[in-house]
Amino acid sequence: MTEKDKQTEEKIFESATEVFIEKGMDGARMQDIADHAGINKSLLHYYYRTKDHLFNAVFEMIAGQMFKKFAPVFDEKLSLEEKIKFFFREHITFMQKNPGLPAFLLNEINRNPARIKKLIRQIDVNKLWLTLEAQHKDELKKYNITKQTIPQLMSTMAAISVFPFAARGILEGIFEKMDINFNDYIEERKVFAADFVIKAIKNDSSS
Amino acid sequence: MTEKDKQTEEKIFESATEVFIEKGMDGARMQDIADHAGINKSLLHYYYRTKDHLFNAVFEMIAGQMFKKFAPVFDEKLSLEEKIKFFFREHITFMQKNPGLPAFLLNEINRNPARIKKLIRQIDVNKLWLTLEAQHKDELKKYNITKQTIPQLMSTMAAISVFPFAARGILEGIFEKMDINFNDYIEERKVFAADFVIKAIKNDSSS
DNA sequence: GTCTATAGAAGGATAGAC
DNA sequence: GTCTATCCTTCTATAGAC
Repeated sequence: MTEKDKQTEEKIFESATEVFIEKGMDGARMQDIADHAGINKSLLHYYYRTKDHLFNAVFEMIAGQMFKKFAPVFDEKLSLEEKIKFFFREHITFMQKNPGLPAFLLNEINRNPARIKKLIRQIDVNKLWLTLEAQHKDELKKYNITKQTIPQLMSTMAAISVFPFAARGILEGIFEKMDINFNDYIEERKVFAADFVIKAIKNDSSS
Repeated sequence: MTEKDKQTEEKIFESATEVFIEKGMDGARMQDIADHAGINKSLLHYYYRTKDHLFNAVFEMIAGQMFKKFAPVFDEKLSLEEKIKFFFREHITFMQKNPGLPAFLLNEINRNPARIKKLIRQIDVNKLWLTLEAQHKDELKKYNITKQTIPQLMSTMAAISVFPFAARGILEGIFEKMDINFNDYIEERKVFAADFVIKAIKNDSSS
């Protein structure tokens, strides 16, 4: 009984996740989700009451997964350069396995910014900076990285990592004529991205 | 008569552009567009037959505008470094004036990749590379930029430029607690981005 | 060209039987 | 917990008057 409940609820959640990622909140149909889960439409409402409830559950799960991937950067006992390499390798590999997430998140966030801000408020940004500073005091000084330059640097790293997946359609269109395979490009990017950022910050110290 | 036609058709197109950017194809309602244009819903169908036609017209215009901003990079008689500075300054300034475009485009492209691929096929990517090579042969060699590394480099530049606008909701959420203003961050980024890329490619030559 | 009225279909949500 | 049947609203699209 409770076992079967769990199965159905999970099946609904998984189906909803797939459909919402593919079609977005506005484009997704409750019928699609029910069909995908192989159950009746009414059951969706039985478990999640409204489409909005169901969507929110899915959205929070996905946003959480995405942000969790940033956490190790503040934990791992690695040098700053190693952390940059670690970040790109892990984050890009994660998106490789979930290529629909970036575009889904960016779109839904834009459609309803309040939703993500609620989640972000739970993060203690200041504490993260203090952690980073404590762990890498010398390196940060060496590379001329300060609390003031962190936003530009971090958003640049996120951009380099996330953008190819968000703009996949454009890139594939361009790569078509150059005989470049998107997957090869992504594989290459794990190393390229880290090298690029490290070269940029290294050079900063000599300026 | 023909004057009034033009006025109405233009008013519809402009209203559709605004509404589609804000709500997306799936979220936009023909009624919203009609209200926004101060006309009757039937007129939308009179001029554009279906919602799909209207959307396509808007989409192609916006995609065209966005890509046009890349063109000067291949025309202007500037050094490679100056071109990089020029690109970021111009592209970011354009998005500053049209902050909704990046998210709109990325989303709709993802929702229907075929739409953008049709437009991209009209671009002669190979010719662009030859132009660049002819104009900057020495600099490309000096910076170790080849036809093979161009995709990673160009997509990185696009990423750095576009991502902040596509992820605006997230960034604003984070910046909230750091007392950073999004507009200040963007203004700063015009220079930061160019410096960052130039430092990265400069350092490459010494490796 | 522009409007009113309405067709026709689709979608979210609920009632009620089992 | 799960299904069928159905309500009610919303939305695109068209017919037809002016």
